[in-house]
Amino acid sequence: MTNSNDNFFEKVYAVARQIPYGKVTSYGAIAKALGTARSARMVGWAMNAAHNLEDVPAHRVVNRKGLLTGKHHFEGTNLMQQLLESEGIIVVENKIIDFEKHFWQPEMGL
DNA sequence: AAGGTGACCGGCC
DNA sequence: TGGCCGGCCACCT
Repeated sequence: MTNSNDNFFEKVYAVARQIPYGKVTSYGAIAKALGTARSARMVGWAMNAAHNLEDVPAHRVVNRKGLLTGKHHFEGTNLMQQLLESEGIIVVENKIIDFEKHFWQPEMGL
């Protein structure tokens, strides 16, 4: 982590912080909002460092299938799921129920 | 400088 | 939805 002021990471953090309570989004959606839809993987990488920041609700970010792929990187094994369920999001088998219903499209101009 | 890696995505079956 | 394959892009060693 040489510098946490990397533009790319900053942008990812900025968007992640915009995620409203009880809402979730996908890495690709964030990547697209940044203009780098192909760098969806990078978004996940950024989240890896972002999950250390309390300002970045990484638990609200899942893959396009609504699977809690990143829960493995959290402290416990069900912490991410716990947080999501606490926000009214139903999670079964590491998968978000009605993912599309809770889906939130990030916007840089917001 | 080059190569390896990854919390992905989209297409196809 | 799930599994498999290929591509893309920035980060790390």
